[in-house]
Amino acid sequence: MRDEGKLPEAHEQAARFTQVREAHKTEATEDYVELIDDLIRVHGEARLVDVASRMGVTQPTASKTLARLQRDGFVNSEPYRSIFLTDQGKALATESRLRHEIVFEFLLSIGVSHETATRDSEGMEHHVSEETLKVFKKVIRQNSKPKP
Amino acid sequence: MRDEGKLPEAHEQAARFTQVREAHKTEATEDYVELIDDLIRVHGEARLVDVASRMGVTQPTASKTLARLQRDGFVNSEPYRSIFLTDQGKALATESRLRHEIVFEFLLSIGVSHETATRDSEGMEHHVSEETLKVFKKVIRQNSKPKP
DNA sequence: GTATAAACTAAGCCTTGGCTAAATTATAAG
DNA sequence: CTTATAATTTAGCCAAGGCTTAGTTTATAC
Ligand SMILES: [Mn+2]
Ligand SMILES: [Mn+2]
Ligand SMILES: [Mn+2]
Ligand SMILES: [Mn+2]
Repeated sequence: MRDEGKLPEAHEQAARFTQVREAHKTEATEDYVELIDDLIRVHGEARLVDVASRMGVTQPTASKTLARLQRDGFVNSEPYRSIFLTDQGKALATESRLRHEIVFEFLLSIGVSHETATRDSEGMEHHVSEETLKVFKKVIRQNSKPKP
Repeated sequence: MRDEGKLPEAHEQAARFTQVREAHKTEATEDYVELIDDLIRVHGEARLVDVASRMGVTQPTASKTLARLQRDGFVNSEPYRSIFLTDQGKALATESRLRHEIVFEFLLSIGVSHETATRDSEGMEHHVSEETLKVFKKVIRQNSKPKP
């Protein structure tokens, strides 16, 4: 017995969990810059009160997170003023939104409801590699063409 | 201009982020019980040293996490002895493995490479709702049948 | 223009989940 | 049976990301 071979190599398995942990580290940053970018587009500015309410956290929590983002060079703001994205922040926002949209559209295209696609894509987006993203794009194309 | 309507309702958006945060809370638990179950199947027992090396963390980190899992009723173990799953832990392991396998098989079935499917599914699995899972299963079935 | 309300910051607390270094226990070798 | 090695625990540190409560600043209303 002792079906060895069922388990992957330890260091490979470890590498995968490490990669997931890495993704989680950048997750808050991606969600925040994406939201800030949206707020600026639609409202002309991003206020803490809106960031907090849309992220589903209290204002002090949003404030502290934004301090981290500022420390790491993604946003800029002066006390009691609204929040701006740095170039680095804008770049990440653009990249994140694109990836998020692809995951969302992909879920729709395979038959997931709008509501569920909206919900699931918010978490999935951070764990989809470039390779998988490419496949997603292909599937979106294929599922939208066939309408003769 | 001012394309209002572009932003979802604040409370709905907040609910989505809250849901992702909820998923992250159970993520460690799911990955640990699934791994422990695998180790018991293949090696006959689950030792801390193996859990740690396969999770990609140090032994003290694994030890502390397992103490939490024990506190929450998912595992049992006596000092310096190997780790056992409670009924609750076994149930969660089974459920988690099933979901993980579906996500993995789904990625394969749409054309993602074995290596990438292995990596991406480790993170994605925790953010896939029941509805999406159902769609995944359907796609797996459809993509495996057509071979006449 | 001043009073009230809203937005924001400050301070302090908590849990999770990482780490290292040192002590303890169990196992293996000789 | 004793000793060396391996496994595990303990203690203590840290950062992220949550929270509440209280103070400060800005904006609004009158
Ligand atoms: Mn997200
Ligand atoms: Mn995640
Ligand atoms: Mn899993
Ligand atoms: Mn996982």
